[in-house]
Amino acid sequence: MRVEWVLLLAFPAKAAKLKPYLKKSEVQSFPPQALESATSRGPGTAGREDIMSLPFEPQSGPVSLEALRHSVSHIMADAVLRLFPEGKVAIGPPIEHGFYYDFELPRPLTEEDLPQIEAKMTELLKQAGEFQYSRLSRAEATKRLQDAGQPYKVELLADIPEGEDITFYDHGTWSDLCEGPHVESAGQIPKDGFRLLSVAGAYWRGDANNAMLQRIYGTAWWSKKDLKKYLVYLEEVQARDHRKLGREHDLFSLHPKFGAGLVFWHPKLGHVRRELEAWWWQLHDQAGYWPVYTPHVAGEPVFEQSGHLQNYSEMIWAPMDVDGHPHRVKPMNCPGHVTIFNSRRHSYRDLPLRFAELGTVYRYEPSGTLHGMLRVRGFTQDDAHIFSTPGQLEDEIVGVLDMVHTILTTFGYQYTAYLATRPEKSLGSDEVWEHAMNALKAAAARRQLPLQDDPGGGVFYGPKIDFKMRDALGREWQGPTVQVDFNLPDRFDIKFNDADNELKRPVMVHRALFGSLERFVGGLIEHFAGWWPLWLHPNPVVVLPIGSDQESAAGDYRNQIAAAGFRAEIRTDGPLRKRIRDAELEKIPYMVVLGGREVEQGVLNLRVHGVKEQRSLTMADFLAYLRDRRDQKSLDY
RNA sequence: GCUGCUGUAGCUCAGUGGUAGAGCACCUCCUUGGUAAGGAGGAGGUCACGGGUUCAAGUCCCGUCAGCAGCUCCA
Repeated sequence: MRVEWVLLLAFPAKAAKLKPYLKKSEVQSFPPQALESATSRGPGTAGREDIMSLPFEPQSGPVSLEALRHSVSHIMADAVLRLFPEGKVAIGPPIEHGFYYDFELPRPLTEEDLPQIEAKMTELLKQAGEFQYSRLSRAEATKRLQDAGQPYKVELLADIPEGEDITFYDHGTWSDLCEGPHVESAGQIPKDGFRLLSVAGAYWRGDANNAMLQRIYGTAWWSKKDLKKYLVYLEEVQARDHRKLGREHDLFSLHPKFGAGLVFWHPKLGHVRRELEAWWWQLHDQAGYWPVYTPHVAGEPVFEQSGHLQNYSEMIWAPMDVDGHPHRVKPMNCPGHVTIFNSRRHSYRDLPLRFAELGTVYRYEPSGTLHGMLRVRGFTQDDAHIFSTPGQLEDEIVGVLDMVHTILTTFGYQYTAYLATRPEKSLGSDEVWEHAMNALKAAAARRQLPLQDDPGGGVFYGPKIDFKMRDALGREWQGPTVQVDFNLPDRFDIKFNDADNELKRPVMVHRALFGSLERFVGGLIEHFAGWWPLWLHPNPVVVLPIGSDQESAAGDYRNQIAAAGFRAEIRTDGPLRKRIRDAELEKIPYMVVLGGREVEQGVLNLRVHGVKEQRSLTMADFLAYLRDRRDQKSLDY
């Protein structure tokens, strides 16, 4: 296992120099022994170090950044109403990294309007003066807002409960019903620290039945430098957009002729997926899951029995007629798994039974929500269902937590777990909820996994733990989930014969680790941005013979690399400089250069992606190095 | 689904009512190059689709589809 690393370690890949995004103090403590490796490796993929430190929220101003952003949103509203005096204002809060304000305006805004609004804001900043706070009686406030012709504000005011303070914040000639807090004076707002970013529609009060207002998003910081840093961060986010990378690196495509929201996995991403799936099955074999395969289509009665048709009919693809009976493409794998369970009588000795399937499902997502690979209409869930006795539940959940940890840390994701408790509308007795909640909590405690609260966030059929993961850019993604289900066991009347010869109801657990392969891999594209770890990399090695004299030797080298299980491609198109450049742009980790010298000495010249210096080494050392990196699932090259 | 914007070559984009363009990619030839772009030539388009206005539509209008920014939704 120990190889001659010394030479190789002299040129760590670019990614290895990067600091992990999260500070140690912010990092999960679960399980402690795994923490060190997960954080010290970092996501292994980054671009620039300053970007990796985002999102940053410097608190260097006289008041909080939130107050600054809130104040800038007022200035913006003031500016917009000066340009559109008949406009109506709704709400304008600070949000993460910025703010927005909602308006009803006589004409639709476009992004071309933003510079003009910004110019007006700059002008207003000079005259705005103090931010004055005042408390008004309800009658005074109502009159003020009615006189101003601001019906949305009047509505907001009416919703403030009796007894609570009604406050206004004024600057210059602007007066706004608002809780604050704000900056003390406009002079505290840096005139080159804000930027308007986009316009979009937004429903009044977030309700799709209400009027659609126009929302302007902006960002604000205490200095031009911070603003710049944030804008660079936004550029990096754009550059990593999986749709853009998907085109540039030939990873996937979508085709309206086949249908919106249906993903085509191209060869390179197909390789990534196959490697992921192979590993996934390996983990599931180790954890005692059985593979199952269930039909993609089922007669409607199946989904009536499961309840999906009644509760989610608008999300299920339209029925197709088969021999006069309506059938549906499956939106879920669980009915199939339950059907397998129910196909024979089970003893308590059979339990727990763990069924796993990479099950492709179709859901009719609204057209406006489709988004590359991240929100689609056909996707493959890495689905599993565990049928256990109530007493086994806790152990089973611990098993899932371990798999979650293995998977997320392997990719360098930080994660947070949320315990979603009973919602108002829900099924099941207090006792079963209590039992399931306790099992979830106890399992988390056994793994020292801190649980954040998500009160009422459970599904109607049972409580769950959801995982949010943080990627290389510090963005949060919806991650794995483990859910206890009290509904399907009843609906399908599943039973096992217990030791006392009584028929009892098993507990059913749904869990997904990737969630959907499409979404997870789409996220990986953005997380790794082309820097796939070696074990997943579709093009890990290119062999570059310098001249045609080395071409036959190149074939030889390539075959040795391929025999070791790594894809390797020989490229002879054009001068070496061009081929090096192409390989660098494609983020190919290892460039094996062969000239007369190398062939003569039986060595190869290795250039690692992002590292200008090269080294000579033997094929045996190179392959040992590759195998080690692959087997460790290293995030660095 | 809703509001707004967009749809021109494989990609990125120019083209403001009068004969469809550029760069990259691709193909052919030349070049055999020692670590981030060697040179020349060529091919490639039903200007998303359907309808309308006009002597004339990539360009103006309407509709459909798809994409984009959000909103709502996501068992």
